[in-house]
Amino acid sequence: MSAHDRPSPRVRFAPSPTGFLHVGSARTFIFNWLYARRNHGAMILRLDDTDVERNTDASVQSIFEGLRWLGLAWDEEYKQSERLDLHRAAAQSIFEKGLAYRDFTPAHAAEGESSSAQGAASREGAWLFNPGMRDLPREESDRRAAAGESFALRYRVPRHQDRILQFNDAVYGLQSKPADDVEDFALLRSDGNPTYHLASCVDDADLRISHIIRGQDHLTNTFKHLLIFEGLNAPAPQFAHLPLLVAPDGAKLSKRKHGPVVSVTTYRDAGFLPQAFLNFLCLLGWSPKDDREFLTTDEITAVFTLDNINRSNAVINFSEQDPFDPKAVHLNGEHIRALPVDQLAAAIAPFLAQAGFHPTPEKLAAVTPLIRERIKLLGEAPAAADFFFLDELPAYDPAELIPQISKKESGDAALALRVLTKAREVLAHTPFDHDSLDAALRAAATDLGLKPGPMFQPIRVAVCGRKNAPPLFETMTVLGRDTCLHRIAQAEAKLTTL
RNA sequence: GGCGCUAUCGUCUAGGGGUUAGGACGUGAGAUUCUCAAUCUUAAAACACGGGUUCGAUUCCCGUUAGCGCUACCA
Repeated sequence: MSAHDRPSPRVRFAPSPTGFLHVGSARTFIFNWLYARRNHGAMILRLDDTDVERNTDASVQSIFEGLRWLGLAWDEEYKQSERLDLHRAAAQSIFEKGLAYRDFTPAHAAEGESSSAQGAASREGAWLFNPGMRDLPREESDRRAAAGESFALRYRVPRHQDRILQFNDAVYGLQSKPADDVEDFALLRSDGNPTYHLASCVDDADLRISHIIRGQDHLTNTFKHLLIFEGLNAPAPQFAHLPLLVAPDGAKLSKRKHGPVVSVTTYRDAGFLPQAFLNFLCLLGWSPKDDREFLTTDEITAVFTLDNINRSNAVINFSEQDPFDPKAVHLNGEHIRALPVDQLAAAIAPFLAQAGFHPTPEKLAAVTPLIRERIKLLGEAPAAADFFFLDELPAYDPAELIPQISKKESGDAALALRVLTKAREVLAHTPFDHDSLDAALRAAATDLGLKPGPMFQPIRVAVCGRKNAPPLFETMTVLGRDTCLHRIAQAEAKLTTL
């Protein structure tokens, strides 16, 4: 098959701006983007903003903010609300073909009455349509419309028993359903505005979307969409439905129920790298089928196919204690370690700034390699590196300075003091580079009859203010002699008052 | 209620008529090490249930159950 037989695909991401950018939406966007890139097609962003009641500007901003952070560009952009004329014209055309009818039943009034009123004659399928309205003669319909009576426009779903609707979903396979099981859904609301189904299909047809890749919650709706495309005389695109992302309780993610963890910006603000977040999201419902899990965006693009997508919902694992899926955090740690130091430094800088630290580029470049293996989220950087930037160490328990000599034997304050005093003497004239410090301090330990461990612990606590920190010699090198000597002297003072 | 989709370790997944059912995260143990981390080794941990088909089903078919989705003049 030549390139001419296969026009390049056009895919779209069509969020409705009724909230922030949701992780599930982000994944849908990513899968569309991957498909477009993989197949050299076009990625289209369309804001499906037909629900005037619920749309907000803040939401539009949040969506753009989230997508910008992901760093995946799109090629074309549209706003559904600017295409209303097209939708209404399409509705008119479907109506003229006799494929739709006016339903004058007042909105929200149709609720309970049909079931009891119709009796046995209507089968139990009264929900399918409103028989009185579906069969209303055209003249009467026109007269009532002309008189200003408001109506919704409904699709006249074919009712011959043998009419089967079907399509081949790229993920779920052949889907088919008797048209008889599809209700006469609305195309136009009584205020004249298009419904989601109409607007979406009209735009998909007009924008010549070739592949609709979207959440599985639309799988059943697709039968309606097939009917609309048919009414539009447009070929139906290829469909690919994605398994849903759900919360640990199995329910679909909602802000009200699950809080800010469903928003993309929460991940950004906690210090996820966009490529790590993307890596994680792709692994939910898709797999490269080999045992790789750490993948760059390019690597994913290279092997991404629709038929490697699963059919069952994926749980995104989080809790109050652990707001992020442990696997997402782990992958982020891997991506952090994979990043060149200068890029990591640049990524960390804003998080340090937020904590009030504004190191020089040189110092930042020196500190970054010391913490890169110790953080899994960029947001952990300030806490991991504070002592590099603080003039005065935060208060710590002087007891921390007392070294553990062996598993069961603990030293005392006198020992700690001897260590620190010795260290201060040695450090006063040792060159501040890794190897010199290493040699000098180990020799000092031998002098005191100590193993390296018990020797280094008091120094580490004195210099960093805590027991757990990056390797000692590198740390001291970055801190410099003056700071180290000063902090050791302070520690000695703490010990004498103990 | 109707219609539809789904079902492998706690979670994400690979696999597929005959396998020690593989990997990853997390958890436990160990190694390494100046602490922590990183790294390496290792352990525990799964085919929802019931019927078929078959010499043989976790795998194919049917049913049950469970979960989810749709069933709006929301998207």
